[in-house]
Amino acid sequence: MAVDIKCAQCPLRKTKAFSPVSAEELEFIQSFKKKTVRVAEGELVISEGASAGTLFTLFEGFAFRFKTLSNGRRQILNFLMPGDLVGLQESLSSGSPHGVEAVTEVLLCAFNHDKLWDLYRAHPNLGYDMTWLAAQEHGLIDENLLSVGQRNASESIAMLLIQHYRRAERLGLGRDNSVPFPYTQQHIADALGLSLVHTSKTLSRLKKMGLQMIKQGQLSLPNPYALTKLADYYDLPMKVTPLI
Amino acid sequence: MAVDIKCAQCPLRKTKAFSPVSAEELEFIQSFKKKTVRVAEGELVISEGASAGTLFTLFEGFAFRFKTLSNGRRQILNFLMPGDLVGLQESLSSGSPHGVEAVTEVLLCAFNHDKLWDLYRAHPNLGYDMTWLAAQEHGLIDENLLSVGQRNASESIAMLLIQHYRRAERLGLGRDNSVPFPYTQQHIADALGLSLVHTSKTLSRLKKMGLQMIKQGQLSLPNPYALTKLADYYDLPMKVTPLI
DNA sequence: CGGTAGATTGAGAGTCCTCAAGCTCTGTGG
DNA sequence: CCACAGAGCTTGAGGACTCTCAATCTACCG
Repeated sequence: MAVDIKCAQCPLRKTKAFSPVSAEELEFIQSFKKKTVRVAEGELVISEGASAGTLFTLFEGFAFRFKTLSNGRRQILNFLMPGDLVGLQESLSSGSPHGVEAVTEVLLCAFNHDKLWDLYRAHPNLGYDMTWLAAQEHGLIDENLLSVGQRNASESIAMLLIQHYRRAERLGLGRDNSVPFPYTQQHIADALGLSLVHTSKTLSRLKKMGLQMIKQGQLSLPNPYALTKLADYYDLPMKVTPLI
Repeated sequence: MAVDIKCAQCPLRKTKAFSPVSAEELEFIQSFKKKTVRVAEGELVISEGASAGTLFTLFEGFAFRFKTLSNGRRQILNFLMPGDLVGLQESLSSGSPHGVEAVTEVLLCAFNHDKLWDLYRAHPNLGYDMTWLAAQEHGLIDENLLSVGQRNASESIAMLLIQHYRRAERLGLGRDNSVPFPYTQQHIADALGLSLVHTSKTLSRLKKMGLQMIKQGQLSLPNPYALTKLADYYDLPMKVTPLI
């Protein structure tokens, strides 16, 4: 269990994927942190409509945000990876407009909602970072909306795979030209507004074309260039991100 | 021209739609404001890929954020109304990941990018508000993504109309059970990932069903209850929002 | 060795798309 | 004052992408 790790020894911070913080800020973050929470694979971190908002940072594992319609159809809004803030919207408004579900077993740092205010007051930098993180997720959803609205099945799946690969690799999760890929085809379908059947068929077409390989929960992209061309996706290299 | 209006006399603030600020905060906001910018109908406020980010608040008129694929297909990410922050993402990252276009003639309050930092440092409340506003737009896009991914044409158009009506009414723009609706069918189509033709056919079906009336740039919803049922949309009443 | 979650494959149906022609309304200029 | 042009909307027809239904297959687990 990594439950008792202190923020000063946080392994996430050591990955160089995140921007450095001062000693005082680190100390504040430690005091801001209430506890570590474990959520089992497939369980809810936050349920839709939950009233009391808790703010988390995803520490380990994979999760996603989603919304459900009353006919049961579910839209995955975006996938969450270590370092991502969870529950910011709930903390600000009242009532959670969306749910969060763990894909794998997940560890989260839960924060003292009461001290959120202190964060802005005592550490403007961290307040700024908070906005930064919100804007970053914002950008991810924009990209998803573009996919779902304007790309066809192959294109949007290509996009999803590239984006996942980039984000996971940035966190240092890459091994032998592959990254962990814990999602089922149903997850992909729900994220892109496709049916499971069509997702399956499209994935195997991409596989035959030599554009993707998913095996034993690992994703590799044998021809990233062709994939980016298919998805019509050209983004800048990823920058360091704040971590709270 | 409303160009010279002082923040203290800001007519937007008088609408009761926004949360009150202290005298010092108001003073800061005034000093934060660089100038008023006018953008003509159909012109760009921010172009895709623009490098230098300017932060605005939309003061008057209607606009939208969008992304374009190289094949020319365009996705409208969300519509912007008075009080909305424009360009936050650009201000934080470098390079604009999306464009912003004016639907009607538009007036914006342009801010001193240099003082953004001061805002967080000197006025934590406003920093908090900044995050709040980012999270609020976030919620809007979530809802759009749900529409585009999981709702069919009638449902997502219903959703769009309800949402527009609610937002416009909240700003005090309602008259005789109708609100301004400056969008063309092409805008609706681009926002929902539909073709113009299908949008037209679906809109006239909704009209025949007595669910919507758009005439001379005004939208009225004769049967809001049926429309919310169609869209499967049940939201809480809108709360006061920060205004910067 | 069943039982279950996830993936695959085939077939038919439906929503939505593209192409194309025509309509309405508004503003402009001869 | 009226014809013309352009933007936006409407309508019809055929086709494509994606969906639902359904059966089968594989892998993993108790």
